[in-house]
Amino acid sequence: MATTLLVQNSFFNNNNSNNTPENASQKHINTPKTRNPRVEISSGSSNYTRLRTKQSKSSKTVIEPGTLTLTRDLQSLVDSGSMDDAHHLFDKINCLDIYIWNVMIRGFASNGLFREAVDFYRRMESEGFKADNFTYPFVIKACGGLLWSIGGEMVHAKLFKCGLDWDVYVCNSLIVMYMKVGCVECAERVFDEMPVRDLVSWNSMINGYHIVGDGVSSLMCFKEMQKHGMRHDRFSVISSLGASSSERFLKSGKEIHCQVIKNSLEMDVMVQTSLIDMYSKCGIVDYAERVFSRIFSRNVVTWNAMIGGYVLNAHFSESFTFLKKMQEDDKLSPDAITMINLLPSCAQLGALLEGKSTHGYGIRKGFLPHLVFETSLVDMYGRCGELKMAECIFESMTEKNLVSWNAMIAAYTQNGRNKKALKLFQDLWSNKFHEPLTPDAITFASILPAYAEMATLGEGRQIHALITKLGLVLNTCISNSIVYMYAKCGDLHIARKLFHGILCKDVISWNVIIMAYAIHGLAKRSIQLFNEMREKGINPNGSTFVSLLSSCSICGMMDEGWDYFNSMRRDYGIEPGIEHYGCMIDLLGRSGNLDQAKHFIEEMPLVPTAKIWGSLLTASRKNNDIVSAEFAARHILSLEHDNTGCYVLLSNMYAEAGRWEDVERIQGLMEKEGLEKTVSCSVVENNSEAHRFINQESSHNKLHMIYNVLDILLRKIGEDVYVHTVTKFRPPNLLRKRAKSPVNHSVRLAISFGLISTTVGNPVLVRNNTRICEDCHNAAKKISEITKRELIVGDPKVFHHFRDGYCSCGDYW
DNA sequence: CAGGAATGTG
Repeated sequence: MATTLLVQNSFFNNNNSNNTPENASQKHINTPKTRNPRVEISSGSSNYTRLRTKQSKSSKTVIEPGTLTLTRDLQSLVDSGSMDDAHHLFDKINCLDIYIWNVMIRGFASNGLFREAVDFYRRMESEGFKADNFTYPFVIKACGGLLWSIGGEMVHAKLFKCGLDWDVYVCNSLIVMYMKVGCVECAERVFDEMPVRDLVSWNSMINGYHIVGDGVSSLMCFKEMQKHGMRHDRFSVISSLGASSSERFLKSGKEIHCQVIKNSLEMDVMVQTSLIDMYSKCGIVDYAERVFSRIFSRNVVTWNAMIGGYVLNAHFSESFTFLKKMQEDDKLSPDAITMINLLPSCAQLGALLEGKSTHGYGIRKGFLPHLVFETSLVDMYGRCGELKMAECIFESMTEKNLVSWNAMIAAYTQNGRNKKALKLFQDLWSNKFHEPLTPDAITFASILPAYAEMATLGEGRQIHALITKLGLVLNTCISNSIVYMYAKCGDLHIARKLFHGILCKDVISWNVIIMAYAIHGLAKRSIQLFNEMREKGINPNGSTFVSLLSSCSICGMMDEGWDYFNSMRRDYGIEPGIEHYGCMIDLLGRSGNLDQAKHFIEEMPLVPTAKIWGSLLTASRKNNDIVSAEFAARHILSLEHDNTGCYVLLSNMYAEAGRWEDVERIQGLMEKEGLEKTVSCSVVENNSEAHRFINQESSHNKLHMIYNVLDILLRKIGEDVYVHTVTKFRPPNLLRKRAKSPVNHSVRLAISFGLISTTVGNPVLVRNNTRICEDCHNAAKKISEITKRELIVGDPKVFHHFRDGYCSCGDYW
């Protein structure tokens, strides 16, 4: 791995000595200065100009303390960011005054050393100096930087005492601080009560609303400002463009673009960058390109915005083209944000190699550790199926936020590692290892698929309640996942009810409900819903057809299946993907035509995956065709040599055919691979308590009664002689198999327990982690008949509804 | 005898 990462990739040139980001940003600094110095003074950009003003060389051996020279030296140290040196010099000064203290506090605050700024302020006060109107803006900024709202409020309270609560600079700092800590009302109060408001006050409000995520108020404030006769500047425009982007308000974005032109701000590179971002986020990448093409001096940020725009609008290959252009045309080196922008492209294209070279480039350039970069890497590796790498990065991260956790949880669920996902989700809650984090919509969207696969109905209800409590149920994406979860947990009724309750149904809502009926074996309803969806004017997408074709294959609806398969390209312009072909192979397998299925695999334009061969394997098993099964298994194992299910299925087939030497051979192979057969487990709930059973269960507290019930049931359905007929021909070394006879399979135990612990009239719901075996399927049918109870048994793929001696699956699964 | 607040790409 390490070697792959360190391989120089053609995407990144880092030969040119002149293309460092440092040089790039200096180029950018020079631009505003040369253009019009006077305008720049009134509209700011002090950060940069300050850096380049008076570079009088400071010598630390200053002779006369307390003189003007000393103060100047201190200032230039502070301005160049050398706070350590400044601190040393400060300690040497004998006659301190408020001015010198202010220089130090400003130095800390503007260099991001907020803690130190506050400490210095405290020290100053304790030494008897009184803070003045210059001190407070720095201190308030430091409180904001620390997100320390209590400190900010304390300072605010002091201002009234010393009568500085009206100072424009002080109030502006308060607005920024309150917005930063998220206290919009406090910021609004300060703004409303200011006797005099200047441009900065308005701009701070506009930007403040934007950073708290209230783009609407930000844009309203921008308009309000003009009504008050206040002329906007580049700061106002940049912030309100940001607000337009985050709200995806193309119209207001365009209006601001007009203002930009009217006020001759269109040559400002920051404004141009904001415009690119706005147009990209509003989905008009051509406009963004047009703005981009007119920029004379582009910097890394501009390029990043453009590359990010391409990625956002799914122009993945353009994003890489622009990476090259950026390096060749403008001799600029990509920075960490370029990488972060590119990683989703790698993920979407499944371009693992590019992903790895992006990672490698980040390592070589020293961009790591970097919270966002690492999180994007976790996401990329997760999506590319490189779970180990994702895990490795996540675990090594020194700092993690909710987004990082979400990315790792999603990586697990996307790669079918549901147990790990659930474990991580639990760790997120228990704040043993980190600051408490409250899951958000993305967390739930990521974890719900794992709940769908693993949870009991009761656990499903719990997570649903939690989502409701956090006020996230109105989120369509989450509602969709909840509907699917209930269906997968066995409660189709609730799933349907919740589906109808979704206010803004999107195409995914429909896909989910169609799939819900599919897994419960109700294809007619699936098709009905598909028609209903079209009547409502919702355009189906590829996933809709996965749901629909699954439904047809689960229920064995041959003709309908082929009709939909042919129609998707012809009527909807949707090219069948690998999943669609998979459904069709299931369908062919069901009809028993294995040759046709094999032919179909050979003919299809996509490279068959292990899953495709898995469909053929299942079909071979159902049709008792060992030769086809071996053929499919060879393909599966060449792609996934650790596919436990494949070994087990083949071994079972050999066992049924009495080919014991082959059974042993497979067992040997599994041992060599270090694989163990999945322990079958059946879960049934009673009083919201999950009761888990394994084959030959021996630890349940009502074990005796359950076995008695099972005995009675088996006698009634005439299976009590079964044990001897099956096992008597087995060779001695496989006699231990005897214990594994289906009579004591977990499903039967769960059903028995379910029957005695639930009210008559309610169905018995059992969830299985493996497919139900044929013997148990037969037994369940008979049990449903003699007990007159509905039994619902879910396996990883479908739900069997046993009623009156029949199963909804039509005996094919 | 100086000094202060707000901005673009993740």
